[in-house]
Amino acid sequence: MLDMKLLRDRTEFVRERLATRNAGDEAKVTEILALDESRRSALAEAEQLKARRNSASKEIGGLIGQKRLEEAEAKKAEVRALGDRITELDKTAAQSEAARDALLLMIPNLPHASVALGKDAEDNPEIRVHGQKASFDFKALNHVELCEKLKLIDFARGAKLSGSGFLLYTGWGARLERALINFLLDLHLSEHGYTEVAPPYIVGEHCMIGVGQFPKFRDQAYAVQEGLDASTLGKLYLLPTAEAPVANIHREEILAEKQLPVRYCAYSPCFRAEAGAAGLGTRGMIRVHQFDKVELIKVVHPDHGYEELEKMVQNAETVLQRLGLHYRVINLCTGDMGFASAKTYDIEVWAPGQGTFLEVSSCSNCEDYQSRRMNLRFKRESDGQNLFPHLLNGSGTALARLFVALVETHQQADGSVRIPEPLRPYLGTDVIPAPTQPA
RNA sequence: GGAGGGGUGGCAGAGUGGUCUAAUGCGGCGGUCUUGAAAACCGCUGUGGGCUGACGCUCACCGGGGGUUCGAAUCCCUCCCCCUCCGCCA
Repeated sequence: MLDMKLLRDRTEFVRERLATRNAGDEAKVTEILALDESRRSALAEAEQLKARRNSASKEIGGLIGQKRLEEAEAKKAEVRALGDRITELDKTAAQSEAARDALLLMIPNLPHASVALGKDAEDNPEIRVHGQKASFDFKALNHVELCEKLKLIDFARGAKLSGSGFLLYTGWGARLERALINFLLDLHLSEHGYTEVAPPYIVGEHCMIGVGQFPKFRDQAYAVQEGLDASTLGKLYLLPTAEAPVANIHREEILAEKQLPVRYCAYSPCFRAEAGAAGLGTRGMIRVHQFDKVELIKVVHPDHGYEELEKMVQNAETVLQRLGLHYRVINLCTGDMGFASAKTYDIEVWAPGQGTFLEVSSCSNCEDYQSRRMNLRFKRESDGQNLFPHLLNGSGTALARLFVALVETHQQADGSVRIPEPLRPYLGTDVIPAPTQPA
């Protein structure tokens, strides 16, 4: 969430920055400030009264000690009235604070000054391109055709098991998925300096609030219920991304400055309800309810947030380079950026069979927006101050779409799929063989 | 699922209604002593909020929330978490 002090001291700046998102959030600022003012005035009065009550109570204790009971009783009656007023003021302050915070949680992060102004994805500037579109001297297939011919994925039975949007990987397909996961993890651990973590796949609501998924995007999550106990529904959720648990690892902690930067890498499946999303219900792997992802998370000193973001994007790009894939990096404009992010790079990989670029990674610096929400701080060594670190997250990368780009790009005239050299040790083959008999 | 025990500062651990401004120990930081170090001794050592130009003043926090009381770490209610044993189980 945003810093309340910033909202008070630089109100116009906050309004202007919010307005660049074109989401109308700047309109809520006035109400937040009013609630904050109400909170503070009630608090100031309540605390004065509490100070008086505290000293009076001490006197009462003294009087009782000296057996001056009548005086003590008189004093008690006097202080009792204070208590009622304090209760009232405390209530006002608490209500104002709760209302203020509820609004504050719905306000997105401020876009960084370097982010291009824009309305939607049309306005996202392209930062760089790597490689070029694959060309084929035979009739290239799309991933659905390839997966069916090579029996990598059984779309029909996936749907039979869990409905549309769920995949059943089979044979070489299942092995390829597993090989990719291991390849990605090993790459980031051994070459990019991340520490592997394996988080729970079901997380508490507070984790979802911490990273900014909730309260705004509650409708996109799968809620879990324990057995038949309906009262447990809404306490735990299937994770939409490993960011939810991993970014929260140090929530409510005060880290030592020398512990920074913290770099975590985690594999997890990701579950997304995708309520109302376009493209779901069609066959294929582009948009599904469950997909695998290797996620990168960093907790860094605010001075290094943006250089660490650049490194993170490069870490994700390395994946695509090693796999011989064509991609481009774009910078999300103010209107297209995610809720918690101050600056986001998307990496889109070329999928020849689709004839489009597919988003396989999104790397964001959320600055102190999430660390405020989860009250994660570090102690600055020079003066002992507790500061909010920058929290970064990035896909390194998402797997289903990577799978698509991989098989579509490296398909061969004979119907087989050539495996890029770095992946071969993981898959145990140079090539996913063409079917021996026509499907 | 059943029974029991617990949650207090960085850690350990006292405190069961009023100098708790939380004992004591350990750790950490600073100092004295020393050529240096150790030991010893002395001092300091949590978080957040509000008010203030500032020195500073003040409020809250003993797992979370609520209550009783002039006054709560302490009593009551409720939720969460941890531990032990039993049952079931990959």
